[in-house]
Amino acid sequence: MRKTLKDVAQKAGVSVAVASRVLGNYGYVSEENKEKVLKAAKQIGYYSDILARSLKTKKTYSIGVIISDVTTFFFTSVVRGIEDVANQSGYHVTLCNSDEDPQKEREYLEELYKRRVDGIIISPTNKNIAYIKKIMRSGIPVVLVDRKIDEIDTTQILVDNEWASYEAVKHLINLGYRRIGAINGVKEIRTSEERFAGYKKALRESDIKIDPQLIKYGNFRMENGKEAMVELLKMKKPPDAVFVANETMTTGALLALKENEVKIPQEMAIIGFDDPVWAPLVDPPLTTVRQPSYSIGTIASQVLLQKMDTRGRKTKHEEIILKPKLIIRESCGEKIKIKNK
Amino acid sequence: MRKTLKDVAQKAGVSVAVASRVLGNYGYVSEENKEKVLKAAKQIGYYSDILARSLKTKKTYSIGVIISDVTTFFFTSVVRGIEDVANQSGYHVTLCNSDEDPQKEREYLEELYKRRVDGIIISPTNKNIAYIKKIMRSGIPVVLVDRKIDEIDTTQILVDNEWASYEAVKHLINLGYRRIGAINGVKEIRTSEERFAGYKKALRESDIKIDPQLIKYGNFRMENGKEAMVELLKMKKPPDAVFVANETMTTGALLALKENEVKIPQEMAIIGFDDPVWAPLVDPPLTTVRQPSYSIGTIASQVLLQKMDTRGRKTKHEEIILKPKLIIRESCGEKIKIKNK
DNA sequence: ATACTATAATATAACGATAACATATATTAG
DNA sequence: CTAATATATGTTATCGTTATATTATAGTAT
Repeated sequence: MRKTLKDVAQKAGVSVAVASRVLGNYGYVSEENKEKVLKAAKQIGYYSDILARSLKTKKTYSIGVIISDVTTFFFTSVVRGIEDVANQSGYHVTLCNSDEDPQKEREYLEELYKRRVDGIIISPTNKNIAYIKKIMRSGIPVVLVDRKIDEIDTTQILVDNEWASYEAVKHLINLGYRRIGAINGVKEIRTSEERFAGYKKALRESDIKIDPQLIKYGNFRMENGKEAMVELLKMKKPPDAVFVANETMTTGALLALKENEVKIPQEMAIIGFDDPVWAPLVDPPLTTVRQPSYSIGTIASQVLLQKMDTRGRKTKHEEIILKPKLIIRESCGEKIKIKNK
Repeated sequence: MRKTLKDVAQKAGVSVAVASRVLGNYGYVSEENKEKVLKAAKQIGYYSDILARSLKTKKTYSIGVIISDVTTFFFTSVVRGIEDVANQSGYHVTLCNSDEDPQKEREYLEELYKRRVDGIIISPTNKNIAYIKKIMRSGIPVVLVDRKIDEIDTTQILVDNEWASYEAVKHLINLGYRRIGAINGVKEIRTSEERFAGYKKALRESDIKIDPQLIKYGNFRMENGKEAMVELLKMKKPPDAVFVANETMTTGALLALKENEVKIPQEMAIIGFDDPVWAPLVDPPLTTVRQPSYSIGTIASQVLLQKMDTRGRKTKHEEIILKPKLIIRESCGEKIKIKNK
């Protein structure tokens, strides 16, 4: 059923080698045979078998991308950036969702290795460092995005999380808020740590005591953000503002506020990380930290393409740090309010 | 660098056949050799090369999925359903975004064919019907989702679009609205036609004249929904309610209403298709048609898995039609309003 | 005329796995 | 005791390509 090069060669009356050269566009072939082969290929509906080709050439023209979850605006956007650049250079993207699960991440890494991808872009948990290094040693270039890992010697496309959350919390402080809560992501993940560090720095700088009761940890999921917010609301003296460390948890937190009919920002101000399309549409429009997600993707792709070109050469630890931007809308109030201690 | 079966066999002191049998878990092998091979494989860090295996076995354990755009809630959810089921059976999903572009769709179909996927799930434009049929004839099973194509003899997982939009528009009529606009998707696509048909049916049934001026066509994109809404607002006598045929265009329409400070639902009621997480959060909470998107994915996957098992057998045209559900919130008003003609 | 290069085509050996076939021993049945 | 069967292993062809080596011819330089 499926046609092979042999069929094409037979039909064109030449050897497979000639057919291969024509279709692969290399080596010496006469004009006459070129035409014959092209015509034959079209006639019988021939499409090359990438498996066979890749086996021989050791090049699959595919790259693997491992992120935690494409459902989120941030990663969708990163992936879009990666794909746009990769596709342009003829590369195909294999997408894997680790869901923050180191076990799943490990399995996907193995899968990508078995499938002989030419390179990998990963937003890693920090549990498979040794395996990532092993993959790199075997000659497959890796680029990290969003999450820094000191021990891995390769290019890492990052965002200045600490600075961004510092700015966000500072914004709340400047507006007059003092009891500022935080809903953080998974503790072990670098971005969570950095964002939390920015939060602490801003409070410390303004001589506001850090109250552990106001600090919640989630797993980046929506349900989790919701639960965390509910817990905060249940307190005898809830915070008057909250900083939420990512998009999905922000959605959950907003849902909790809605269900409990809490007025934003009068009763509770909220500032989120990531800036999804719907941020301006919610009630009230959401103030957020916008990350340059698409750029992260395009840059990661470009760097990886370059690394795949110069395969074999050793790479060193290198950080490309992008600046997020605070998008001020209305969920934190528009003017300075006087709060009593 | 990369280890092969030969290396494992050598290390274990057996033939490649024995090594292959152990790792592939088939045929006769002694307990002793089994252990030896397993140990050797682990020691040298062997991972099978899927390219070589697939070339020989003619099974890649990967399926291709072509949809218009993962960025949308509907398709993200469908894909998640497909993946969850496929992964459980050891299949890997290759995702392609056609962006409604028949050319891109064609290229991805070819790419998937070249990569020898075991099956394809596609939400098709209607421009590559002949090629899809050709792929099916070559022995690769295909399942369609979301968009019906009469000429293709395979299982199609669909949603009762006409019924759903009929219900949605009926809802508007029951609330007292009479000048009801529509922002439709790309004209040639089946779902758009069906949704538009439901709109017309509801109006006709209530003896409301269909006014072509109130009907806009988009390309499913956000910008487009926005432009369409702006055009409607510019009319001397704009509609007092609008039915929007998908999520992204609804986002755009809401953005336009926001920017023009149009009060929802007092000045303009709006009802959307698809029910993203943020629908309850916008101002006011959005009334929408919720599609069983995740189920569409899981069912499609199950059907495809089954078809791949019974490969070769001819399949016939078969439709599995799921019912969407109208989720009533507040963007259409909560009680009957009396509108003057 | 000889040597060299450019052009052209073919036959054949990989790539790394599996499957088919062949062979050998131990066990069981008749 | 022989035939049949189950168990165990090794050898080799094969999947569909590309790369290498080989051969052949024509044109150019020495």
